[in-house]
Amino acid sequence: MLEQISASKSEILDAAAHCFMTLGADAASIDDIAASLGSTKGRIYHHFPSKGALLAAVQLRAARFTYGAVQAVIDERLTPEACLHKMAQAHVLEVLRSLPYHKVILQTFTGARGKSPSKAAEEGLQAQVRAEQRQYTELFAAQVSRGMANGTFAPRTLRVTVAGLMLTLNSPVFWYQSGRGDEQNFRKTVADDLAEMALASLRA
Amino acid sequence: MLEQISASKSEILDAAAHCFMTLGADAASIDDIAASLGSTKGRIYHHFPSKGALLAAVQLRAARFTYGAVQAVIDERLTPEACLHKMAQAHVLEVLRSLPYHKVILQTFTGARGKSPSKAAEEGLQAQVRAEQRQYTELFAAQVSRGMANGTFAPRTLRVTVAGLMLTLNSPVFWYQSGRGDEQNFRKTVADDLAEMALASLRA
DNA sequence: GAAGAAAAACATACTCAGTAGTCTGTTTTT
DNA sequence: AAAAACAGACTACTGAGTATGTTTTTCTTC
Repeated sequence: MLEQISASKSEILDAAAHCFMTLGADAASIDDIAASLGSTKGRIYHHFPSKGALLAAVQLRAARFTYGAVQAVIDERLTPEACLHKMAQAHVLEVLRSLPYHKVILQTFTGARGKSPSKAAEEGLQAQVRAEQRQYTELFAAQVSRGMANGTFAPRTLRVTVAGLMLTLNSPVFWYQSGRGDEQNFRKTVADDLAEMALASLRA
Repeated sequence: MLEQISASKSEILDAAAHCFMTLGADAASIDDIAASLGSTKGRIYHHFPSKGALLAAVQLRAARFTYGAVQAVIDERLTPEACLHKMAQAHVLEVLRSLPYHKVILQTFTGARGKSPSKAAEEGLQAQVRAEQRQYTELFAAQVSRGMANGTFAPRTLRVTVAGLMLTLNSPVFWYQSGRGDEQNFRKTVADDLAEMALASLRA
């Protein structure tokens, strides 16, 4: 699970995430990524067998970033409400920290799978990405479900509710731009606002 | 504003929206769209000067679909809460009706503008798309703002709040699949659930 | 309302740029 | 010395856009 990643590989992933974010996962070429590293294709293809594999690696890392950050604050002894609030804050802050990775996730999360006959290997990778993503949202679904049974949350379609919840928490991915002074404070504000909105949307 | 669109042009837009949705706006080729129409490139390039223009046309239509549906139910005499509720329902129902168009919007809404030096014409079209989209969200922002001043909504960062709101209302774009029996009822349920969630997320 | 001209609505066959992936060197580390 | 980590040149293919031909519609004019 914890596949140790070399420094060079990690650097490539960062560059790839950044290019995929700014240019789009399809439009960004391997040469673009290599150029942004001051390198050439050779370096990338030495570490990743194909562009699809590279993309999948970026997506997996995105999922694991948030998974790690959120799992660390889960405490079953808390009420579902309190627990979800901490999870929501942690999620938003982590998304803002590793923004490029999550922008890539959103791009390929629209259900638009290309048309490439994608070598079975790629198909497997994409399946793994989806599996880990679902596993992650399960963390939230569990608390929501607990809260609904509890009576603190309004009884609604679980799938619809959780989907809406995750979208709210991921909304900065669509508009957040780093580089404006006062980063730290603004991020905290955004995390608090969204966490409160998300919780409020659930309450009965 | 109301640029009359011919039947053939409209048919092309539908096919384009469908292809962009299933294959992704980048991966879908003009030939793909033509093939799905039982035609060839010639037909498409006769009506649209470029792929970018076609894409922009799809996006503009998406914005106008929802704009028309929502504007029709706005009634300033209602409380911000009641008005927003009706707007939210109308928005979701319209999104579900013209789903392919809105999937395309989301795909290109991640801020990933390609790298093409895009002839100034395309740049202008994209600007127009963004303008009409912003104009549309203004309809919602106005009511939210009214409600915050009113005291019925919690005082939060307006931009963040509205962004989260729109995302919640657009969430079906990510997971809704048509073709399961009981369409009408399910759509109504989704619209009601999301409208209530959205409103709940705003209340003080 | 028929004949013919003009324009619109396509089809077909090309060009050409960009890009994923490969193959063979060359350098650096172990 | 051997293996890992790259660079650079090359191939094969896809896909946007074009240029020209062909069909259909529309618009006249008798």
